[in-house]
Amino acid sequence: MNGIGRRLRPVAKVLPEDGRAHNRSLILQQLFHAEPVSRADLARATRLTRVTISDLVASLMSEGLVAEMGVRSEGRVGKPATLVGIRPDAFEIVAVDLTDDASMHGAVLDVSGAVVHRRSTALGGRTGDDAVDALLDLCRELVALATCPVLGVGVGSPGVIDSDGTVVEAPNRGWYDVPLAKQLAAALDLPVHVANDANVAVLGEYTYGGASGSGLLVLTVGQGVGAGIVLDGALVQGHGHAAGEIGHVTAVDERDDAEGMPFGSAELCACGRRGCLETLLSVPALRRRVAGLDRSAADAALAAVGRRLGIVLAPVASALNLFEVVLVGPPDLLDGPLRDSALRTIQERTMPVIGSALRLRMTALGEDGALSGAAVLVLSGQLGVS
Amino acid sequence: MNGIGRRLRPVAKVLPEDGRAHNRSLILQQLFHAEPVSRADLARATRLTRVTISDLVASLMSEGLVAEMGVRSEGRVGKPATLVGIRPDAFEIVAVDLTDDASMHGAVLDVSGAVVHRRSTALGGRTGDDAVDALLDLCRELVALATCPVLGVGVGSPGVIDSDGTVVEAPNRGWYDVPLAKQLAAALDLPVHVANDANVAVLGEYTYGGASGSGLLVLTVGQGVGAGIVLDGALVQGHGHAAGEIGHVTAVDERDDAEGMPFGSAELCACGRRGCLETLLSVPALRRRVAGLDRSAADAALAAVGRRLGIVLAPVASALNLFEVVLVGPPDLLDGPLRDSALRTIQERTMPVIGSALRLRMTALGEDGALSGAAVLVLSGQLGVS
DNA sequence: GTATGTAAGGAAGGTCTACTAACAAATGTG
DNA sequence: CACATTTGTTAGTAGACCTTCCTTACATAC
Repeated sequence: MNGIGRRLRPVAKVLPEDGRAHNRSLILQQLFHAEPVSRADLARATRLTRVTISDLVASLMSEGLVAEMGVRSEGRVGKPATLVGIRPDAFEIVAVDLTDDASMHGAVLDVSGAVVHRRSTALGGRTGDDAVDALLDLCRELVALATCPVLGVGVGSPGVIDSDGTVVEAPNRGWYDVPLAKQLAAALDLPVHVANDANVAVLGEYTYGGASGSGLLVLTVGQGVGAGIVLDGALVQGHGHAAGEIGHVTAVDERDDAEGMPFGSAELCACGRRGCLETLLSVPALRRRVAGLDRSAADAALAAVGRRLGIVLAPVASALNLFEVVLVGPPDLLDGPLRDSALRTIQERTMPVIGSALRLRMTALGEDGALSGAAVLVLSGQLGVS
Repeated sequence: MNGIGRRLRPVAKVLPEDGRAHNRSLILQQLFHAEPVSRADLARATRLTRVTISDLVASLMSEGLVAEMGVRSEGRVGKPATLVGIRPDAFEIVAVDLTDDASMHGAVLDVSGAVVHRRSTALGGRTGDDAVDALLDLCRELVALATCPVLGVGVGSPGVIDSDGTVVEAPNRGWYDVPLAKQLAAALDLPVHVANDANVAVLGEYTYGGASGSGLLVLTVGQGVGAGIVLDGALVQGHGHAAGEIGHVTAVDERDDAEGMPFGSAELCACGRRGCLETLLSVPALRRRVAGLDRSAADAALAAVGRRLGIVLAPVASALNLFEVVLVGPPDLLDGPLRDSALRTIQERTMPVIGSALRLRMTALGEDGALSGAAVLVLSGQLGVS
């Protein structure tokens, strides 16, 4: 059992320098999650020797990423440890969230993932190249705001996006086969990482949301519904980079209509089909559904949607043995009868090993989840840290 | 983009020798799938230099795994290439399939994955330690039959099995927290790999079934129903090593009963709940359902089960952007109206990017799929080949 | 037949990576 | 105060892959 990620079919050669890069990431990973730590601690944690750790730390220090941060105060026997950590002013990260159809939300984040500056731009109906230009302007503005070197730019966008950051299709922005990461990187002269907004959300949750292990699904509920999945420590890409596109699974059958379900009917969806999950669970759909209802009627309507969600998620939770499902969206709609009902439904419809272990909670990251996730995209891409 | 499997959080150190082991696997992988190949071809394929390839091939030859297999005949300019390949008599593999409740099926397979010898043992109701002893005897018998060195022993067993080959729980065998791989390895003095039978099946399909890419789900239909999933080149383990346990997802609601569906009712399942997929789709359930029906009625019944299967699989196919779903089980039941209906249902219930690209077919491996998969377990564990 | 170009494979030497062994520095403990 | 303990460094070693150069063996053009 070596340290190289176990793949069924090894894909590319590994040079000693790749190993070193990996070990470097290992150190950064430690420092990223547990700040004040000595070289000897790192050696114990990584099982590399102290000599190798010193060497790697020295190169990280010469790059300006890491610095010595004083001496350990606790009185223990032996020579006192000199602590090292990631420099708080080593870099900043520019992150942009394109989930919203009306405007683009950007931010500058510091090393710890906290938002330092915010800027937004109204999209004003711009699509295609115009939207790219607007995004580029926003990025330039944010880069200019940074007071430390910018590690990179992370973008979360709706649509199908491949691993190179090319937007295969994002109908709402009018992007088809747009090499967005490449274009932005060339224009900004910075590393740029682009990924699907739901995938970005799951990255943020995985890194900053206190997710304790693998088997995490994040469901983002906004204009549409999307999902991102982390399994066995890796983001699920899918065969056509479309993993997580769960908004257009049928969740209401024609038949359900006749049963007097509390749904109007299997509603027509923007995608042209009927009864998609998105016709129930998107924020506009939910608002429409509860509009004008009194509290208990609204709760019942939300619980009914939760049940439909649970029915859709139960097979996924079973097949993947998920540990945790996290909801991102308006708490007033999601965090109540809808969530309770969804969890209950999943538990009813899966075997106990799956369902009873499963947790279903709201995101711990609030509004900035997408921005944090876009930052993780950069951290993970540039430093191998998450 | 280095060759080390991209994980979000790097886990263990990588030494130069780990890189070499990885590159060694890379060569074996090439030889495994495209037999007669020159060192120069390997260099081009792996992007390692010819020097390094020669060095690695030399050590593989000294281990007896690889041998020179003559000279390339096709007339091309330049010095003729000396071909190298995996020695057909380099090793054999012992594989055991424990899916069947009545008896254990074992085999000796050669390098190419073909069955050379077969042996079975009736289980005769033995469980717990007795079942382990019977398995051990079968393994000993098979090892004795091998005429080449035995690379290792692979076992596919029902139940929840962790990555060390410890059976967490396998109720049908009476195994709870049995370190099966460890016990067998100690008794046989050979490398032993144990995994869930559905996971073994997906490995077999991935390697020998002509699966062209990632995003593969194999559904095994026998006494029970299970699934194994390969995503992005890796087997999905799940948070509690229970990924693929899809047999006990609810597939029939109480309500469906009242609708005059062609199902008796949400039947009671062995797991104590009602309406599990297994109560529809297991071989006994299917046989019971079609017993005594004429052709068109039987077809309708099978199509109805297929529809229910499609409803369960649609969310999974969407969430994971699956490329292919493969059915393992009796073709007379599965490969007809059931399969057609399931595929149609999935396509109806997912967006076109997902559904229209998805393929749903029967396994290409027939009866020996599980044995081939157990062999892949050994190949992948010992040589990094699949 | 001879010269030329191309490709395969091997040998020599260099760089990089991480290891082991040994040591100096700084502290707590008996 | 002597000694054990822990930290971090220095020096030397083994391994892994690279670049460069060489020989061998063939096809093709003249």
